[in-house]
Amino acid sequence: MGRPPCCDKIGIKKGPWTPEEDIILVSYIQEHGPGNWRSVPTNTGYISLFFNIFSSCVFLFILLFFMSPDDVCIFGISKGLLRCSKSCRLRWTNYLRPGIKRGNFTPHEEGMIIHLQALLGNKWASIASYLPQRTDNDIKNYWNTHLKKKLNKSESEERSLSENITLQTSVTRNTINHRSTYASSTENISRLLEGWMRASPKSSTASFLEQKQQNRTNHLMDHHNDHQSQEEHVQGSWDQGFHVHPKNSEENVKCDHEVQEDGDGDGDATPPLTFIEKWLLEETNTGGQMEEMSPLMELSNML
DNA sequence: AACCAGATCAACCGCGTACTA
DNA sequence: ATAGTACGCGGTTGATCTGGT
Repeated sequence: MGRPPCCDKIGIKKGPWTPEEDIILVSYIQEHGPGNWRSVPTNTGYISLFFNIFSSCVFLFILLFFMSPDDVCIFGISKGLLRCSKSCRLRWTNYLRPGIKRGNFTPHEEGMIIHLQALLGNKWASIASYLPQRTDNDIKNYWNTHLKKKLNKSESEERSLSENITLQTSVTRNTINHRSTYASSTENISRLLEGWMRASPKSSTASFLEQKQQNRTNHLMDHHNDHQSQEEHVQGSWDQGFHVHPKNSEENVKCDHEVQEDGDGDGDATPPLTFIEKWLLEETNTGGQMEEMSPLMELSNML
């Protein structure tokens, strides 16, 4: 019953990874793809054997040239990675995965982290999904070592401002909680932030959101005469630019109505913008520089 | 040069959830 | 249905680096 153990706890190596272990892991993933981490420690035995032969010809020269003797242990391994699957996954996602950008967070990235942390809390994996080049671990470390201190410092200096931010964050979190199903979809919010990621925040984001709203209106008008159910109606409109899980569509309908009641209340069938959409649209319309757009951004601007 | 304290960050740990036999 | 495991996540640790004395 159940799955077999992931790995034998005895003989598992801990601590920093060696370059050789990295190469073995990368070789395995190149062949099998990421995932199925349980099989990595056992299957890499063959890779390791291959590595021992191959490295004596090529990698030996390369590694010896670039690395210190302490880092290189070419002939020492012949039984695969003595690492648990967890450690392999972590090493891959946090260090070896292609496209990872390390160090030197830009002011833009810093601003995004501050914003998203205020919106989502310490959901580092979610925050990292908006910064594809950064790992959740990196963002978490950067927050704990840099941003938290800066924010605390600013808090003592600008207490009244922080109270406003706290209030806004609280409101934001409540709103997010109401729409947790949608907000938790990183794909959806990535699309929302698409415009913001571009070089010209105002024009691109504003046009992006305006276009989306127009699409919604057009789509709703197309469907208006079809006498579809309200659930299908909202589902269809969201499908213009967003993915909503079918099983959660009912909740989204409810939340949309809640937002609508708080909005203009004109009774139009057009679904209202979400909180984040409103926030982004408001930002793009109220000023050219996003640093000037909200109390949260003002704070990040002070840093 | 030696020591110390603070900063940094890679890696580990524990927990909750998803999955499978 | 249930037990047991894999996976993913956030919090924490500890080794290493860096700057000051």
